[in-house]
Amino acid sequence: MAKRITNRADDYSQWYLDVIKEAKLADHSPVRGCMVIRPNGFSLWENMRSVLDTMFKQTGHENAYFPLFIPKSFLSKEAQHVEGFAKECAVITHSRLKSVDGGVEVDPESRLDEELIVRPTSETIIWDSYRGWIQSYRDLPILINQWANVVRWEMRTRLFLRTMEFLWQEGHTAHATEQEAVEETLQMLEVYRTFAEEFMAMPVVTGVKTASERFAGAVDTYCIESLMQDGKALQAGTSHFLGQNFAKAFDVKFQDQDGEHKYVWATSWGVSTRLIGGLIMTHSDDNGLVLPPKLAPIQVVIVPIYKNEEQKSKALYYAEPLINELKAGGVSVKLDDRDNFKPGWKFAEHEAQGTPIRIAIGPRDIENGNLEVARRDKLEKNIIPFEGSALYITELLETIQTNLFETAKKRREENTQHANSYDEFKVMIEAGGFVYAHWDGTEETETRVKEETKATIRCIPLHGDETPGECMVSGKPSKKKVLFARSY
RNA sequence: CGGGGAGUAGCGCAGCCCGGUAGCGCAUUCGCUUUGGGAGCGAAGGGUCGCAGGUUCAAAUCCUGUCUCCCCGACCA
Repeated sequence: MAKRITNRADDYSQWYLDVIKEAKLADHSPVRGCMVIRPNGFSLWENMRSVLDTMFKQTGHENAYFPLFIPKSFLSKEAQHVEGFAKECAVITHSRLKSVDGGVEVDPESRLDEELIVRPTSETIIWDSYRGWIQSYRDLPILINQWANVVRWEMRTRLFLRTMEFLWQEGHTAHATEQEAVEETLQMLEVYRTFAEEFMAMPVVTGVKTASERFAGAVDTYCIESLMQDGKALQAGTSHFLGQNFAKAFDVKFQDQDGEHKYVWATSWGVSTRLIGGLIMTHSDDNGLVLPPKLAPIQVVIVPIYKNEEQKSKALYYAEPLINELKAGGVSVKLDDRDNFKPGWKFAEHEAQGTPIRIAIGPRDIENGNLEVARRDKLEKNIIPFEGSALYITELLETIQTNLFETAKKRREENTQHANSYDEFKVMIEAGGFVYAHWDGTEETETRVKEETKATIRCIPLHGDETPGECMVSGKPSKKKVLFARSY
């Protein structure tokens, strides 16, 4: 068999790129750091989007859309925010081109009076709108989400994990009280955790970011952190409690029941196409992509095996009731009846693309009243009776979903360690994986660890070991262990 | 943005050092045989050699610039 995908053990970065290429998820674009998301990748994103959108609606949110362009002056209103994003903004300075012997150039006369920023995130332009929408406590809360693209001028990019333009959703909510805003922040963190674990089958640790890792303009940044197969951590989603920072910057006040004018409390939260990178690096293997059934664009592929037209018709006829029954049960089925590829080719291709279940139907199966069922996660094949196979398939999809989560969780547990000294910590970090250790809470210690080991504090876990101790570096008191790792 | 590597047919590569009609494998098209893990034989089509300049009688090859990708670093909600 021609090996098109580099083994993970040989070159993990190359493996990641090979999987994306072979699964036809995305291409590099002519523009540095941008990607073309191909149908296979986009339908995966559509499925993720659809599930998340439903979860957002169920928690009371509405979708809206705000402009791609943000006046430069808006970005400078919140001091921390501008500091965080200033270095990675695309700036629009002109509005026209003009023809110059065969080509075009920027028309210098079209220079904009005020430059526009291509949104790196939308807090500023949204809060400018919210000022006009909010007068009284009766106008609150505002619970809005938008699906959009954003641009961040990154130095170094990787498909899905860090691209200059990416797709995401950003929720922006406004509340009358601090408590309500904090509850919203945590609620959405929980939505992300649920989505990651139950749909992506990707176990995550929920926690709070340290000050240095916090979103620019947030009071607290909560996150879900997951562990990839190469032992590096991936921040998979963030939910921010913004306090009154943006309300103050954009002068958004409301009159409360007591007649007082007060600043509004805010949150924002988002996940992006980066999740696809996380999905790839959580489950996929040396044969290609592995997708959790709940998000797979195609859950079951049926490959007929035949030597002639007669056998082909028989196979298709044999498959038809099963296809109908599966479709009726909400299963996404594809019949791969292409004549220009042999079964072996199709098997390899569907494996590379991560289809959870493959069914083969050949003359032998038809004769014996059977099916060959292969599961992508374990690369196992089984012959099962045709009778009752739809139920078997449906249950197998659930089994695969569960197995992927359990396997990923087990891997994470096997690669999670607790360090009791800095020396021990260094060895553990070098080996990869999550390392829990005591930290004195100072930025000095955090920076020193980062400089010496390249590990960062991924988060201060919300549901971890609460035992106090002594900082592994300084020996000063530590309230509880925090989570360290090298990260993407 | 610094260091290293790469860009030649849809994909993977050779050719470059030492300038002289652009090649190989896979894929594609046609024909026949095949089809239960990436089929075989025969024939055919397909490339402004990333792009832009320069040197030269002549540039894929030498020189300069530039774009993109990969790795390491710096940077990064």
